[in-house]
Amino acid sequence: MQTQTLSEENYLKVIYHLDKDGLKKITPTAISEALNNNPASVVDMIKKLVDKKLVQYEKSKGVKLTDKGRNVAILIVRKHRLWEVFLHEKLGYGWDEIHDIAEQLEHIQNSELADRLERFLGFPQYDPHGDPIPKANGEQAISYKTLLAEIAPGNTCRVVAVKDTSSSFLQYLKKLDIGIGTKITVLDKIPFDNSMSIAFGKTEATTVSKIFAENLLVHE
Amino acid sequence: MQTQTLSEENYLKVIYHLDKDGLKKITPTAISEALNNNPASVVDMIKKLVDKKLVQYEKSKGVKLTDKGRNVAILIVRKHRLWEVFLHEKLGYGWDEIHDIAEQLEHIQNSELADRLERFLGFPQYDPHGDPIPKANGEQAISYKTLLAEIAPGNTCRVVAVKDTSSSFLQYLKKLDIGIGTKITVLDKIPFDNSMSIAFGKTEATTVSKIFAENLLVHE
DNA sequence: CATAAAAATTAGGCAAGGCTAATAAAATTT
DNA sequence: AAATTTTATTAGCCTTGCCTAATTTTTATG
Repeated sequence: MQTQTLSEENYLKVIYHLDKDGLKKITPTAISEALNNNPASVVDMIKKLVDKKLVQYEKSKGVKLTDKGRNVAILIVRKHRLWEVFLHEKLGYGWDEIHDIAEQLEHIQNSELADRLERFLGFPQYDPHGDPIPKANGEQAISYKTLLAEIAPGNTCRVVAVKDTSSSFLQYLKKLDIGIGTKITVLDKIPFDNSMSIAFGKTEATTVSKIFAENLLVHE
Repeated sequence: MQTQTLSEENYLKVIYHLDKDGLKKITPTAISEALNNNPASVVDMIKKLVDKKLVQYEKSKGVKLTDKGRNVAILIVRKHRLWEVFLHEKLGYGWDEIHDIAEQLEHIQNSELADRLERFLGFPQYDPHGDPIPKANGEQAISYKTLLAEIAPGNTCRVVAVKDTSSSFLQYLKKLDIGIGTKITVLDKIPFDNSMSIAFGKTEATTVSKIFAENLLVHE
């Protein structure tokens, strides 16, 4: 079982993420946009991945991971999310700081590492962003992430991530004292402008805009 | 403050280790032997490191780390040893499995990582091989590692590492039931062949050869 | 000191992964 | 269907790090 280069791993991961729904065609351009590089580079790499039997490629159907390629990708995602849990829970990093570090840690190679880390962390199901952590056999829980906007009045949810990561939004959240883990109860939805009235922490009722509610990811 | 490539970091680390005593001249050949590559490659890299002001180079004096280069090297060693503690104590890896993984982890870039890891681990002074962990300010405890051969009769010490890592030696140790942490009391030294009589665990007295005693590193 | 041996350096190349510019092929529009 | 626009692909080049095969330069030795 040969290993992959760092670059190959990054391609596999991006292809895996682009394939989320399995519906849309994964084109060289889509990959180049995700990796922020040139389509020509992507075409080169696709050839290498095809040679290594990690992906299949037909211009008509786009790129598809082979089983082998998917397993590699899932293991990378598994390591990424486990390391995120470690960074957040054990080292105390904020949920906005962990991604870039996990992006490096996910490439550490050792056959037992993911399993040992998982055990050490107590077999977490979700990472600090609410994304499910694939198990050793590749299975993975369903993501329960939804938009705050989709929570029905009367229900309570827990903040797991933000969609918009602009500092203006993050600062607003800070001012409200809403962070990862904050429990929010939806009190009411105003049909007129789709704003909602919510309660959380010591705040008994505040109104937030539609845009706000569409950028906060929660876990029911 | 620019960062270094993986390869540059490895050169700095090797130069730092070769400089242990600060006495012998660090030549391109010595570096190439440590890195297992070609002297010509080393000459190329020395030029890059000189340009980046990480090392100084004069054919007469050999390579010397600048303060800047030394700081980078010490941070790598710090991260390496902290990760070794993590792998051993938290993930339960054996002391012979951690080096290769730490070799990868030491290159993870994040300004707070070493400090947070150090705090999480409870400010360990030594790694699982008995090597001192540099502090954030670059200071470092003295290594107490010595050869079993140098322990005087009547003294007790603790095994921290092996010098010879051949499987024949490791198997012999396993058979004797000596591992990292085993406490050994030196009972007697036989001047004739420099063998020694030692006690450890349930073994009340065994004789080991000079070669044996010169390959076991202990901490007094 | 002259010579042999060892070490350092230079020159020229190679593979990985990127990039730009040019061309070919698809997909859309009209 | 033809024309236009968008994508994909090819060709050629660059940088990083490494290599081999000369060619100096040092260092040791007779």
